[in-house]
Amino acid sequence: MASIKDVAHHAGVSVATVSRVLNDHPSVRADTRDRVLSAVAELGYRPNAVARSLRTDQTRTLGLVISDVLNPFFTELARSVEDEARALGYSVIIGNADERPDLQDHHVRSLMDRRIDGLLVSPTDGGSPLMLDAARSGTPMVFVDRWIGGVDVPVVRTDGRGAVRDLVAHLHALGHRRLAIISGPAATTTGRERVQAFRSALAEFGMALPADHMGQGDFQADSGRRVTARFLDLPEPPDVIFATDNLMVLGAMDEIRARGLRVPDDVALAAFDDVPWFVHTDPPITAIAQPTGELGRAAVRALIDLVEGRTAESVILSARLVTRRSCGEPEGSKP
Amino acid sequence: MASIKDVAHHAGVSVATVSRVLNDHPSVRADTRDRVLSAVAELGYRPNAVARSLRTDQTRTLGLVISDVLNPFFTELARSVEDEARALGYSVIIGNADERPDLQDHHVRSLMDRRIDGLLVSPTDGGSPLMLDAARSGTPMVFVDRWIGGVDVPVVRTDGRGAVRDLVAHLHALGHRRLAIISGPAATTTGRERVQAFRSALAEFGMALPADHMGQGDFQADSGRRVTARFLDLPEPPDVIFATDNLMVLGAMDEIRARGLRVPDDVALAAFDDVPWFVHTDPPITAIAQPTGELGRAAVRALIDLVEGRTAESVILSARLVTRRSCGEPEGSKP
DNA sequence: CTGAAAGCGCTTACAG
DNA sequence: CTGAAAGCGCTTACAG
Repeated sequence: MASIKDVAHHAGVSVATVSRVLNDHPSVRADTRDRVLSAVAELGYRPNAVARSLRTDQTRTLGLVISDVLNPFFTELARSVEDEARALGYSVIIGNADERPDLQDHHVRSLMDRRIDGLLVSPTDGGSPLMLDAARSGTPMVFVDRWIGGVDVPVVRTDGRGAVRDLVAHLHALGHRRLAIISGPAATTTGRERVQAFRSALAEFGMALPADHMGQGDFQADSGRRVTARFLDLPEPPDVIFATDNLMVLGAMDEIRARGLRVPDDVALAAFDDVPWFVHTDPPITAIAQPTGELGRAAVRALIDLVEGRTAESVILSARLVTRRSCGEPEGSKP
Repeated sequence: MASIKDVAHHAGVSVATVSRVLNDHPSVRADTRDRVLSAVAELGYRPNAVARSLRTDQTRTLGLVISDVLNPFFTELARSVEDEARALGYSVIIGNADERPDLQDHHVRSLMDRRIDGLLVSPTDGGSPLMLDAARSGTPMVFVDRWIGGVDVPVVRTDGRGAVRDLVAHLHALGHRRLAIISGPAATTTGRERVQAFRSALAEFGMALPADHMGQGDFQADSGRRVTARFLDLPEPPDVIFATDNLMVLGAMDEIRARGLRVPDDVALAAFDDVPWFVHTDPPITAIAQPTGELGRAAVRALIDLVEGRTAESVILSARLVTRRSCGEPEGSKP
């Protein structure tokens, strides 16, 4: 692979001049510039980004550590992050933590070893020592979707409270009174917040959330199924199961089907996070939709502000309820 | 951030010795080694991977360029690629081409600028000059899923012919005679091969594939919907629509629903690629399942063989038919 | 067993 | 406007 030296030699100039041309430095004579450019073209020269990074101490790369790539919410988030980053001249390296704190640490470490310019993370847990260190080390960092308290890191997330309240109102209006929830890990903010929002909304409508109507999931399909089985084994099973992510609702549906029960006649179903195929399930699933694309883009903008020495503010967007037929509503209000 | 010099100073040794300890070089006295290690711990030192890469000319990083991250098939592929690479001591940087040749080129270029050790690609098109150059430049490269002819690059892919034949047999047995197909881009191997396999199987069962029963899609949901609309507008619409990927079948379903028609009573539906939620659609969708995880792992192993100077063979795995109810089969054969 | 030195491919102050 | 030189943080052949 041709190096800058080869180009310099080929064009009859010094490597400094080649570098200047490559970096659009103004003080290069037009004909020198042309000579360098044709040498570049002729040799098919491409600057070595590794060497450049070592010298300039910037990689123009962002790290993104997400909890689970297979979760369509995070896939979409990753996609919007990459799009916005690219538009702003950055690349992104994605690390998939698979909801495992140890893997998350692995990725954070590996990304920092590569000297990424900034780190976007949606933490799997409450914050490992490594993550906390990273947050305090001065590496530009932004939390997206989920966050960790006690560190000075901007957070870009969705406030689902309004939408959860709308969901509860919708369920109440349909006559449901025994509502159950499958929560995410208590170590995550989204795991806790969604339950809190649900509980407050229930209270507002004069309903309670007894302990046996709360099931601890881990944001993966299997846990949705397990918790649902427990709910359905209750002497008085709930009217509605609200799964707090799009994977657990799948597990819930599996269990309901396996027992030969029907949605919504036997149990109604709703989910946090909306995904394209919720329209195609039987029945279509009522869900709370996050502005995922905007979440990713806002997070990237905040992170790049930090990277480039500006200040960054936290951003809170709102979710909205998309009613379909899984809670018993008559056909009509399409998304 | 502490550098190797700081560690050397702290431990009272030369940077060469620190480097040796870090790289497990045998000829370091145990006590020297201990001293270095405690300096490393004390300073929280982490080697700069950028500097190391520049020096050793290897990044221990693989590039993966896929056609569409939002397509669950590719998401799963990316995940298995990352898992296997990590197990073998490599990181991976994913580039999402979004089915756009220009974006694909952008990622290939960017990845090569970063001097990744090897490139895994599932080409969006027939091969841009850049892609061809890359393939010939000596950068270790492996095609996965889709491939480009005329270059000496191992291919790790699925042969779907047997499964497509099984699908056609299944459809024929159910009494379907007018079968239609929504193909992918003709510039991709999977776009062409799936149609060929379908046509051969039809011939075997004495059925034809008239031009108006072939629709050109682009592997995205919208195109599935558009082609399905055309099929349904035919004076004699097909009995079955076979969408050659999991996104286009979604579009097909949308169009069928929008017209108030029912699957499989009015039109049957089948797809290439199986995804978890096909079990939950109404009705569950009959699909051809690829061994996606194994595909990704085999591709990584082949690529790393090349990277580490060994030879690599192409690998061909087989797909299998998973029958569900979307083609009219009575309940029974679950996946 | 350990150190001094060269060098990977760049960028950039400093001269001229 | 251009070049010579230093230096980013490492690794590694070469001495000793």
